[in-house]
Amino acid sequence: MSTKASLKSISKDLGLSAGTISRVLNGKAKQFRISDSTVKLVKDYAEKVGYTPNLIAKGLQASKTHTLGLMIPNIADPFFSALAKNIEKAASKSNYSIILVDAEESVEREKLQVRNLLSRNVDGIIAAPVVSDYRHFQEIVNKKIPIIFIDNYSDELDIPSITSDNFTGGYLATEELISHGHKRIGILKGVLDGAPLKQRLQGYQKALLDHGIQPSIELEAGDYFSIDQGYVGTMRLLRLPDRPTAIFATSCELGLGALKALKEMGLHAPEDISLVFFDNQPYLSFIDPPITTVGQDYDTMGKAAVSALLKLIEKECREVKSEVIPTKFIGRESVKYLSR
Amino acid sequence: MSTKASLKSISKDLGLSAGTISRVLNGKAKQFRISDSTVKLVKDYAEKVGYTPNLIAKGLQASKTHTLGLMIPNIADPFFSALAKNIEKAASKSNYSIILVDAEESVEREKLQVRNLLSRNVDGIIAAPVVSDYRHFQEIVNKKIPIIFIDNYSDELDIPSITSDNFTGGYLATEELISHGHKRIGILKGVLDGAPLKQRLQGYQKALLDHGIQPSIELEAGDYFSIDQGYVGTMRLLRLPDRPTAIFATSCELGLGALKALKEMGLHAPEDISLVFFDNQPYLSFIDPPITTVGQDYDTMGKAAVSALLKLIEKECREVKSEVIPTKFIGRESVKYLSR
DNA sequence: ATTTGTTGCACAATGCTTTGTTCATTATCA
DNA sequence: TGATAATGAACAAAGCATTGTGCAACAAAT
Repeated sequence: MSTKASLKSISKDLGLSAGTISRVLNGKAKQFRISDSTVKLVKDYAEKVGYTPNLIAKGLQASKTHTLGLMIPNIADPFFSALAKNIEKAASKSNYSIILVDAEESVEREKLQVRNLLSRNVDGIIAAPVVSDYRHFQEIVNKKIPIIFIDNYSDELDIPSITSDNFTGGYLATEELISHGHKRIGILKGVLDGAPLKQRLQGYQKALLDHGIQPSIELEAGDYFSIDQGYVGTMRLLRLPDRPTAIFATSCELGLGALKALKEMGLHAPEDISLVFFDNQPYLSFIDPPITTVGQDYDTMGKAAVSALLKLIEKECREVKSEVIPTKFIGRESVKYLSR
Repeated sequence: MSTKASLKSISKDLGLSAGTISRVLNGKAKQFRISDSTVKLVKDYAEKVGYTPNLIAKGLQASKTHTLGLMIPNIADPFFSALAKNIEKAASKSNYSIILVDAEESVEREKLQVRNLLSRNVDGIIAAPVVSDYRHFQEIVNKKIPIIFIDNYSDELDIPSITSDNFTGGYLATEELISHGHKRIGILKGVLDGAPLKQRLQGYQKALLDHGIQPSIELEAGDYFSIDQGYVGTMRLLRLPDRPTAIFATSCELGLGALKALKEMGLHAPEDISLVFFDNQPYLSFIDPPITTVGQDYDTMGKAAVSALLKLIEKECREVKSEVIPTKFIGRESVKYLSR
């Protein structure tokens, strides 16, 4: 047991060929007419020496590694770690392992990591792309490696995606504010060239228009999903001559930045200004005030991504449809009725 | 480019042997006196067909996969995802990839995942063990696979560990409360058989004793790092005849549960009760009140774990010392001076 | 002109598993 | 008894990269 048991070592110890051991251990004994006594001998011995197949060799042989690449822009972000959790869980259920790579929000690193995953012969890839440049994913498509986008998608590339219903989420968030009498509603924007923000923004604009409110560019602030941008953006909005009465933060980080700005200005939600966030991170109901938000369904997203990817890998389908996972409005206490 | 380029395919296309291609691409051309013209030919062609070495085959050959197993009890937990981030970053810097497995806080799953990692021939493992049963890690030690524990450790096993200075953290948190005049200080406990909680608890007890306060078992509540236990535990503490004036929550989840309980009881920190948390998650300064806590140094922990593991893997050292990473007191506004 | 030396690369083995094919032995039947 | 069938397993190749050894061809030296 000091050194790892292999088919070869077992075959030597038992005076049988490696092929025979392999067949026994893979339940193909009957099919190849291997005697019951041999089967028992092999199984017992394998158990005794704690044999575990060398998946590397198996992967080489089968050119199938039972490994999925998971590319995440920032695994420390609670949204992505929740996603990763559910992806790992679903993959593991089908006996796939996850190679996790973090792009650190950099397209350059993402390119490197794509190559890395390819070198490691992953059977497929789930990627939440750092936006703005998708060309390196084309290489994956060319090499016919199954790939699924999650959270984001690209119009240029023909890659199936699993995304939240960001449009409806943005719409619902804004409508909540409108229904409470708000008309001047600021929005804190995140990564500008990504689909999630674009759609949340479109939902916001559509909700305004549907209620006869003209969207105004001066009410749009921020350009990145960060606390800092939330802070800076909110500061700008608060200094507007005709200050908004409500703010829709398109991510929790932006929202935290907004809270910081409010505090510094001696303002408090929802009395002085109403807030709606996007994404339902666990602490939101413990903040003061508990934050009204739009929840994303990490579990369904993770499962859908793995399921779609495995369909492609295991050739059940040659193509797979993109899915849009519903978002859910979660009312709490950060929005007040505006008295006119 | 439709099918993946291999040394073999290149060798066939170029009429050279695979060995030659390998040597050229690994910079050993000089050493093996391969002509400059051949070198150029090979390099250009490899570039053209987008050759990436098959790390699976390489791994099989070298019995070294340049892969690290990372075992985490719950990757959706912000503490662990922050750790994972820094571990991936450090590993990636040394050209190692991470296979992420989530034990889902279950020893049974952890056992399964250990076997999984072994089958995948990882070069080493970083594990934050789900406690209470460490026997499956013995198997790793027996097989001479390098392994480092992180966050937690075991007395029984001779496995080097990277842990936070939980004792000092617990001490500092408690001392902060004592120095503000608190004498009846409740503590919300987490996973009982894990080192992190034990040491935070010991720090708490030592701080009390050092200041002439007798620890009391009735002030200890909770038995798991969860919001629920924080809530239940706080409720119990609040109903005590002689209610504590302060609570030390040994994790952020426990702290969130405490906040929920306070709110339900119509109490507010720090006026009615003072709070200190453990671990510095980003939102803590945005909660009302901003929470005084003890920060763990994820970055240093991650780097230290990878660095120690790589030393073992690359045989720079046969043994490696455990490290205790300092924790840092972070004062905010959740503790008030107790008027007597 | 023959030996020695150098140059430039090919060959083959290794690591481990899987799988198609083959072969030797024993059993069965006519 | 001799031919055929069934049995039980060995053998070898494939999948890909690495590496120690070997070999052919040509040049230089004596």
